[in-house]
Amino acid sequence: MKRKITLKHIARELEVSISTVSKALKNSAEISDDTKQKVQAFAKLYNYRPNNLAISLKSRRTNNIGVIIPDIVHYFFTTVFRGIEQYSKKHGYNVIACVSDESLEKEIVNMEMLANGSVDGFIMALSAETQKTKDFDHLRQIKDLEIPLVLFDRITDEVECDKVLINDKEAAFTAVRKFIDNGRKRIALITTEDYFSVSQGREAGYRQAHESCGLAIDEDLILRLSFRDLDEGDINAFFDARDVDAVLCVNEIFAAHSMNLVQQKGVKVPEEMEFIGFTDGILSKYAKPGLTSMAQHGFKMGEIAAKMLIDRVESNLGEEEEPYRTEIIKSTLVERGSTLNTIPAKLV
Amino acid sequence: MKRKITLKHIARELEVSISTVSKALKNSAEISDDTKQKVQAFAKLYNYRPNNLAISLKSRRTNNIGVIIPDIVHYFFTTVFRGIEQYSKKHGYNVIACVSDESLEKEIVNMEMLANGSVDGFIMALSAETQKTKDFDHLRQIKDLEIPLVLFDRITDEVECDKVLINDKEAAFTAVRKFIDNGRKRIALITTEDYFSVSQGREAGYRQAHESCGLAIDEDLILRLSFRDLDEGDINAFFDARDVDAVLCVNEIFAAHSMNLVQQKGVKVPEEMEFIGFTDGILSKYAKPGLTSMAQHGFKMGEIAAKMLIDRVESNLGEEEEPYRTEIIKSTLVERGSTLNTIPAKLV
DNA sequence: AAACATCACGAAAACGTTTTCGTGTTAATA
DNA sequence: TATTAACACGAAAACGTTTTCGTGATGTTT
Repeated sequence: MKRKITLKHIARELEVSISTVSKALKNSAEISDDTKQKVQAFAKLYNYRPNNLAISLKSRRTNNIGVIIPDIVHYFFTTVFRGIEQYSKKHGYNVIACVSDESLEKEIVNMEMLANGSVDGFIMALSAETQKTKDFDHLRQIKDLEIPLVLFDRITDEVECDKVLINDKEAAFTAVRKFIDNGRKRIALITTEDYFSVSQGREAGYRQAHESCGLAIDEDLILRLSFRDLDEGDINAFFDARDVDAVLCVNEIFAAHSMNLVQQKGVKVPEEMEFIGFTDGILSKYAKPGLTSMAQHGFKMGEIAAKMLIDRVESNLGEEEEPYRTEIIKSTLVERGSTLNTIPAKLV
Repeated sequence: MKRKITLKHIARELEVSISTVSKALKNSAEISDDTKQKVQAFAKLYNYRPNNLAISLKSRRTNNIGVIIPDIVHYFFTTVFRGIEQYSKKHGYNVIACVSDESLEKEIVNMEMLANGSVDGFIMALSAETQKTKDFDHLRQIKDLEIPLVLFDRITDEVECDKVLINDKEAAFTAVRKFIDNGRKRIALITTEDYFSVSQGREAGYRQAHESCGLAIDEDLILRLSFRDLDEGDINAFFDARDVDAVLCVNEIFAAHSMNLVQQKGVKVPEEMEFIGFTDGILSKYAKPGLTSMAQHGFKMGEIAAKMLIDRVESNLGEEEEPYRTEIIKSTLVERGSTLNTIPAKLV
């Protein structure tokens, strides 16, 4: 890499001091118009740009945000990331993106790499392993260093910080109520292992909806799949052995996949079996039939998370600490062809 | 943010000099075992971590890579990103991710933000606007600064640098030949506006496959869609007015979408019409029927791009410049239910 | 003419490292 | 005992900024 032009070069060339150059470029009143013009012209000519590292070192602010997500291939995380990136960029911050790959260790390594001056704060969704083992020491360390932290979606109550999530419980409630309103009685839930905070919330909503209608819950209708490799056999076996007339899935992959499998067996969707997924992503849109879905509004979630973090970073300079906040984004029902009595005209 | 512990603190506390502390922590032979032990123990106790910014400023190396992609919501870019991130992390680099949103201006702004010391090099795929306007000044500026640059997928011949792409032409050729081998004669091509480098390559392959079989090309069978908003009307009108028995699409969204639309009209896939898409992503996997696809191996592409960049960054210190390289990743055909004579047993 | 302001600029410290070079102390050699 | 080598460490410069404070040269007021 070529050596970039610095204040020192300009100073030497123009036979003034470094301080003068620095001030002239900032239009300081201390410097005469004459000198300012000369310096600015020279700087422009040689396309001078201040070195970010030096500024950061001096100011103890990097204008970088660390984002750690379990997985970037999934639509939901991607959209959140997009929201974070856009809001951050608009406010002069760059985003350093790390993927924890659902591993606690990678989460820790990533945090440590960034926590030593590379970043002004973190936005993250916890990895599966972190949620499973409930090991939050690394988060506490970040807090001890007084580095701002925002958790989204996959959160924990054991760490105090700003948080953004959707109303998982209510969303699942809404979905199941829709099934019940449509006359369904044998409603399956396809979910993950139960240590995920979101799955817990959604399962709670599933149960509450049943209770609110006096419908008994058949525990046998709850299928827990590994998030890593969803095995077709498991799903097929589940449906073969049970009488099911509606299915709520905690993500769109489970939904699209199981919907495909039952259709392959000749089950008619939505007439004989209705489906609702979570995450109104690209799969839901292009599934056949279109998948009714609880939209998570990832983009907005990302924007809000970024706003919370940046506000925190910038207020940190100022007055006393503000209390931590938890923002809830309302999930909304997007109706498509996998449920009945929905869009009257054409089923997308 | 709390003030982190520094060499100076340790030095003061232990009544030695900063240099001694620095050397002791690096296990320098200059320092007595006694002092080393003391310093290291103290550093460990107070959890000392060197400040990345200071090191970067000194060494003129950030260990950050700037990645600029047009869009992160699309499966292909996401996978490439994943490959970049994983390889980089493994080699001690962090990734700063920027989304150009298909806009030339955002591409420029992002580059300029990062080019002033935030990053050791860039990996990017050109935005739509950049490919359209052929304005590459920002890339040349980066080259002038001698900041390494790797282009992938969406490239240009007008800038010399390392590049990674798939064999677009051959891939399309393969796909179309498969149609022809299956007895298809009216093969449509659904592509984008023609300024995309990848679409150009794929169209060339489409044409060449026809020629190689003495099949005339009906220009009327080529549909060019805007990449921004794909209008159902356009697609429906296209199929209504034409006799088509096979469709090659330059991406999986076009493929999934048009396949859904023709099926809605009662066309049987694959019997009456076969489909092949590009990007073997999640949509291809869960479409109904499963979408036969030219896999782009994004993850591998990302890994290679990262390797090329890091090699360049690290060799930059050393001897004379190596010549620029262009790596071609072979696309492979993944057969599913949207084409005939494929997987004999069960059609996924 | 003396006292004071204002102006325009420079010196230097600071941010937190790394690294080169010098130096005082001790031990080994002649 | 005088010379040298090895050892263990410190001073200081450097990376590229920002910012405080000091100061000499003018211009303005009594």
